[in-house]
Parts: sequence; structure tokens; C-alpha cells
Amino acid sequence: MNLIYGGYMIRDKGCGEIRESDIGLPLTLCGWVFRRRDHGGLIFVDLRDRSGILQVVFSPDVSGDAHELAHDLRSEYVVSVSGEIRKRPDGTENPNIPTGMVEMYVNKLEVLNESAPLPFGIEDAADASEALRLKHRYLDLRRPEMQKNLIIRHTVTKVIRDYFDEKGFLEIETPVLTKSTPEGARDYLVPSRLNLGCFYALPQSPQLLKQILMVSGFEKYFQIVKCFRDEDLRADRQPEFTQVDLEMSFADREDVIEVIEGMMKRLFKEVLSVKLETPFERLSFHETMERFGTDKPDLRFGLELKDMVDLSEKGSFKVFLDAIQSGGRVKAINGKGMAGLSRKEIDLLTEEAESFGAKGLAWIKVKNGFESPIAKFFPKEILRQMVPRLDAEEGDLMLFVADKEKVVHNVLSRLRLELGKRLNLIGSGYKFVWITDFPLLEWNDEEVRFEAMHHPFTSPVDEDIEKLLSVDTSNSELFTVHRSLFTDIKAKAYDIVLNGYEIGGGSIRIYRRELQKKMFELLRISEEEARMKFGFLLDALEYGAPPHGGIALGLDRLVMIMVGATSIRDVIAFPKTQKAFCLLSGTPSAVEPRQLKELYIKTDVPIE
RNA sequence: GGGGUGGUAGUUCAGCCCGGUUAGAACGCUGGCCUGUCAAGCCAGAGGUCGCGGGUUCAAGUCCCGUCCACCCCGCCA
Repeated sequence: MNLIYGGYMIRDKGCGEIRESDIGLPLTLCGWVFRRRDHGGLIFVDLRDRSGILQVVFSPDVSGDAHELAHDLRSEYVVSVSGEIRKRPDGTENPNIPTGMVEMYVNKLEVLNESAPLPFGIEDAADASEALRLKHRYLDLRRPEMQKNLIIRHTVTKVIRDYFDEKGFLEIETPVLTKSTPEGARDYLVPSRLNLGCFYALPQSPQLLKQILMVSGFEKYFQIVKCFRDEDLRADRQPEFTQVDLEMSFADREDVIEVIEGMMKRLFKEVLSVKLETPFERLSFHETMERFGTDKPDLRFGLELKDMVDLSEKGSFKVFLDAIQSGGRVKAINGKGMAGLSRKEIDLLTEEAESFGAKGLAWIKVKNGFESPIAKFFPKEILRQMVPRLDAEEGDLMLFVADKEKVVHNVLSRLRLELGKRLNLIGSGYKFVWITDFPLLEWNDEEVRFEAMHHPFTSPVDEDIEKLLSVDTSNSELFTVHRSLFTDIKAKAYDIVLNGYEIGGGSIRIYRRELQKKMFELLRISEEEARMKFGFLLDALEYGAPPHGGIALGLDRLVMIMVGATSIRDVIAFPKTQKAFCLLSGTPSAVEPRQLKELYIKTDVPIE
């Protein structure tokens, strides 16, 4: 086949842009052969480029040469076609595509490149295994679906940049080769040749540097920035991901929330033509844990968790009583219409609950009275009181978990999601919610110390600042006897949750040196350690740091939800597998011994 | 680190429970016919390291053990 090597860089329009207004025009188009229907006499080719698909027709009546050449076209050949746009004959229009009223009659065909037979068809690549799609990502990305996803991603970042620019924010880049941070996730490390034995870390977020930018007086900063965390992957977690990061001076929580709500409103309107109602709903950390058992609730459906401690105490079921006795909780949710489940199906549900950490799952069917192995432990009157509490009715299945509060909430929140899916309760649409009033500190039993729930630079709420400053941290009784005093302290931290995904989180920061110092003491981070790890921030706080705060949004997750994908891999051009491996490029890989020698690095991989 | 699912033709899958002729189907691919298709149609054909290694057996795609890869989840991670 004759390949053309020049003179083809002329394209009048995109294939998907051709309409009835183009009828009669002689045009030249370029693209890939999507599908070919060879009738011997007539040959139809669906020509695809980024803009869409147009049917082009090869007829011996128009051009014998082009028609003959077209017999040899195969899937994904790259071609240039010239010809006249005509209205399709009556009855042959295709209403399923935007260009379906018209077609091109080709009088000149140039084959710009051939293609080997494909490992999977472009049109049904969604059916190919994901491993194969990732290996041949260049083919996978030709799919209109993937092109749409990345185009939307582009539009999202464009709208965000415009929005922040209009609001007076400056996009300022921060280094990718930066300092390892102790708290939080595992760092990706990069060895330094010029400082042997020392390592850069790839940023988990530009947290410290954006605070420095506030001290520097930029007042409003944002950045669309890559972040890196060396932790295990999930459908919504990649080792490198993109954050929309921002920080504002002289701002409190309400300012940050207002800016983000405005951004979301604009984004959904311009990208999806969806009108969002603001302000978004808000839940305190305490309330979301009580009602949904999680800090990232999906508010598109109910099935809320209900406290059952008081009623449990009036029964004699030992598992419940023991849990309460040892300071735990008993809570329940209502499996709407699930009383018909067989014993076996309930066993499966129990197994599922156990995989989430429960010791078991108690159940009561509301069916001809009460059917349950545990009904006998409760007076009839108590059973009757359970029903309205769970909004249950005849035919429902009440599910109970009794354990430590943390386990109860974890198990029931997952069960709630599972039931939501199973019962088809999860509606469409976008349900935003702010989670506020997080505890500032969290007790870590293993390390016998407090940890910052958000991060160590998060400010406590104003009411608690004096309390915190007055604490004598050298008194170790504080951490044992009076521990609850500290777990009650609230942080000026907030998360934004969309459809059950945490898509962002931020806080108002500590901006005074003495409060930051006290925080480190509470977290048992020594003066020396603090100085070594983020001394530069502490120094900066000495020189007139303004009050400031901000937030970081997970761009990948946000776009994933906006395009309706179930994995962020579908909105990232070149994602990695669950083992953080790139099937396309074969990354990571071994390096030349010479490279290691230069860095004085020896590997010591244990051989199993 | 742990639990689960999957790996058989280029692709998607059946066959595996209950071992036994030549491992099938659909799509794709190759060739032929075909002037209104749009998942074109009809005819013919090619195409297999049953992920890999070991074991049991007269005999293994099928049973057992190990291992690799992909995905979902727990732990981890904001």
C-alpha cells in the first residue's frame, strides 16, 4: 500500500463537526478508520477523530481509484479524505450520531499510516481486561469515552484556574524535590548526588510551603499540583495524584467554605450544566458518626444508624449487655423489605460484617411478629419499641452490631453502603456535605501519644485555645487521667464530601509560635525534632505570620464523580496498577549499577 | 501484611464441582461474494505454552501445593 509522507497537513474541520450546513462543500478531513462496511460496490467507513465520527462513502461512481484503495483499509488506519459533503438519501440517516444526517463522498483517499491488527477493538475496549487496556493505553485512550473523560478533566482545570484568577488567587509553583515530612503517609524518596546520603522527598502535599507563602504576603495562593504518597492503592487512590490546593490569609472557615462552594457551583454549571444549591449541607463530625458511622457519608440515601443501647439494656442478650458493660455501643440499621432473606443469605451478610471487623451480626425479622434467634432475650414490648425507632415495618430486617464504638460505626457504615447498593436506594445526582468540628487530637494506643487528626498545624477552635495554652505538658497525668479533656477539643478543620467520597479537606492553621510549640508538646514531638523537620516554618511564624487557612481538593476523585467513573484510573491518562506498576512503560525498573554507584546506594533486598 | 474474585484462541468467555477421543462459542483476523450499510450480510479458512512451577494419577485445562499478574476490599492512607 502506498503511504503518503507529505502534503496532508490540511484539515478543514473535525469529523464530528460536520452538519447539514456543510452540504455541498468540498472538504478534506483526517482521522482513524473506526469501522469499515465493505459492500463490494459501496464502501462505508466511519472516520473518527477527536471531535467525533463521520460516515464517508467510497463509490466507484465518484472515484474508481479511491474506491479501489478503500478495499484495503483496515481498523485504525490513518487516512486523509477529500470529497463533497452530501445529505444522506432518505431513509438512510443515522439519528444516533450528531453527523447522522450527512456523509462525505470521497474522491481522494490518502493512507497516512497503516495499523497492525489490534489487541482489542477500540469500540468495545471497555470489555477488555483493564490490564490489557493499561498495557496498550494509547489504544485505550482513543476510545471516545476516555477522550471525553480527559477533555472534561481539561475543562475542569481550566474553569478552576479562571475562577481563582478572578477571585484574586495567584498560582505559584512549589518544588517537587522537597523535604521529607514525618507525620502522615510514607514518602517517596529521591537520592541526592550532590549531597550524598541525603534524600529529597516528593511532596505529600505542598502544606508547609503554602503556609510559608502566606507568611510571605501573597494572601491568596492556589495550585493544581501533583502529590505523592507511598501507600497501598485503591480504586480512588493512586501513588501520584492531583490536588487543587489553596491557602488564604486573613480568612476563617467560612471564607474557605464560601470560596469552594462558589468554585463547585461554577464548575458543575459550566462543565455539566448542573445547578448546585448552595450553601451545601453541613454535619458535625459527631453527628455524621452517630447517624452514618463514617466521616464521609453518602447522603443520597437514608438507612441511618440508630442507637439501641437503652433498649438493649432492657433485654438479656449477653453479647449486647457485655458490649455496653465494657463501654461499647449497640446500634442498628433497617434492611428495608429484607425479611425474606434466607438463613444462608443472612449468613453471607454476617460474613461480610465480620470481614469489616464485627464479631457477629444480630438480626430480627419483622415478620409475623418477630423472627430471630435473639428475640427470646427481649420482652415483647421492647421488641415493639425497636420497630418505630428504625422506621421499620412488616417485612423488614433489623440488623444489630454490638462492639466498641469504633467497630460498630465502621461495620454499620459499610453495611449501610452495601444495603444501599443492594436495595437500589442510591439515587443519582450530587450530594455535597461539609464535615466540621473534627476533634483536634486522636489518641494512639500503640504509640501511647496523641496524634493530630488532620495535621499538626491545624488550629483548635477559638474557645479551646486558652485551655490548650494553659496546659502543663510536663505533667504526664494529663495523657492518662485527663485524656478526655483533650479529645473533646475541636479543630478548625473541615472536609468536603461528595456522594460518599472525601474530595477535600482543610483547616485554619496555627499562626502563632507559642500555640504551635504547645501543639508539638502535646503530640510529644520534641523541640529538637520539630526544629529539624519543620524549623523553617517555626522560624517563619516568628516574623509576622498572618492568620491563614486553606483546603486541598482531590482533583482525580472530583473528575471521576463528574464523569461517572468508578475508578480514578479512568480519568488519569497513564495510571498505575494496584502494585504501583505502569504496565505501559514498565515503571518502576532496575537502574544501571553505575547510577547506584554514583549515589553510593546499595540495595539489600531480602531473598525469600 | 491479610481476605476475596479472576487468569483457557488476538479479545470476551464456556469447559473445571464429577480427571478420560481431536479443548469449544462469539467477536476479531485472513480470503472470496456483495451498490445503502451504520455491531452490515453470506461463504470459506487460519488461529491454543489452558499464567508459571511442582505434585497426585495409567491419564490433569479439570484434583492438590506453591508462585506470578490484574481487580475489589481490610490494614495503611487525608
